[in-house]
Amino acid sequence: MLSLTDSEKKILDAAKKVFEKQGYTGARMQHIADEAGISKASLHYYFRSKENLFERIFDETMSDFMELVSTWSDEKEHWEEKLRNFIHQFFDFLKTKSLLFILGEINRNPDLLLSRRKKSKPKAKFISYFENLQEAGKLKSSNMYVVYIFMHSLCAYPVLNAGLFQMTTGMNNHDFEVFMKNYPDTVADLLINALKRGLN
Amino acid sequence: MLSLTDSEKKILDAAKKVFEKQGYTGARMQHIADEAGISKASLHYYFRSKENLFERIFDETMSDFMELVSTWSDEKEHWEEKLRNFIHQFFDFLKTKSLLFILGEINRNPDLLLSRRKKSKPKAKFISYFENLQEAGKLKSSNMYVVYIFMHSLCAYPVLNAGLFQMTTGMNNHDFEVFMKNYPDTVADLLINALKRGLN
DNA sequence: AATTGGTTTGACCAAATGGTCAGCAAAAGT
DNA sequence: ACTTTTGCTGACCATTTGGTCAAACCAATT
Repeated sequence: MLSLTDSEKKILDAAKKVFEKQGYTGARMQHIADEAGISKASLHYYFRSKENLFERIFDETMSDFMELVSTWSDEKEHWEEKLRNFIHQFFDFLKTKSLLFILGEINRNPDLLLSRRKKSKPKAKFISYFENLQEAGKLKSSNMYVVYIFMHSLCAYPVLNAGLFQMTTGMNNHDFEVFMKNYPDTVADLLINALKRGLN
Repeated sequence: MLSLTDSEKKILDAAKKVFEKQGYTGARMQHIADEAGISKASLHYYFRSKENLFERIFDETMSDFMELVSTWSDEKEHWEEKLRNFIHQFFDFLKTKSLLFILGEINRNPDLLLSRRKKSKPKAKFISYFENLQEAGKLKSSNMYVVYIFMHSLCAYPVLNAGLFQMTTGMNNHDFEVFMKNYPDTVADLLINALKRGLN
């Protein structure tokens, strides 16, 4: 766990901001340097290349995500509350946009995942958690792959396209904020209901 | 309704392909020319600039999308079948990726929508259709903005991240194809059920 | 055969972009 | 005080990229 200097943090924050908004190919090193308030040469002094900078952000984000996903291991809470809590945390994490950024890049270049594939498969924990409940008779029969994809879609897409949804629905800022604030619970309610009812 | 020459069609297809995969900034004119089997100079002969080429694709895709959305006007079918049919059509349209591409670009540059905003608001038709049913007492009370966003998310995100989902769930090609084939009905079932039950 | 109009391209250009480097400034040792 | 290490930058470089253009090509028309 190597600690970062202030300059490195400042640069990484700036880089995240620019990468997330412009994508990898759209991001400009000069723009990142400006955002961090340093020269382009300094930027290269700290992170040799654009690709290197990207890798740092990629690994950092992936690591944070894995940590979030790992919460599906401990079995203390009731599954309903566990799911609701996870959705809230997942939603907060998505709002930082960094996960959506790297998922977009993986989409363009799947090798990013294949080459760095850690042993951890994010789906395994979620799906096996609910499949276990199901086999124990505590849940109606459902295709847990569907539940997994539903949850991801319902959480990620509205964050990804928040601006677009606000425009196309014509909501004003206040209404939209209220909407987004309640949204995680709305998703949780739907999924809990679907799991109780059974889903295929 | 101006007809396109073979060359123009060939170029537009190639451009869509490259734009959809690489994004606007990532797409290279040379790459598009190669994909169309012509020289870069020829590409510029037909479509003066990269931006011009993008605008053509943008407008064409938006137009197709508006046509799809307009089906919420005629009131012949029962709402359940209407919704199910729409989801199937929407899903097929999404699979061409062109809509997802332009939505992504709008996300990066909202002016794209603001400047070309046609009077037609895509949300209006969907939402007012179901709000009318609701007021007529044929549906439990629901926040139709939620339903609208749920439908979009459930349809779009799995198409956008199909490759990623296949990898992270570890499904093989065959299983995944079957899954995707059944998926639109799964979404339809969920939304119909939610609408019957009421959703907030 | 010659002319005309549209089509195609290799060669080229200017600007943008990722990256390097010698050198300066400011701490940090000694 | 001096040397050394570290942080930082302006100027510069090589390559990429969108875009241009004169010349060649090719069918249809005269």
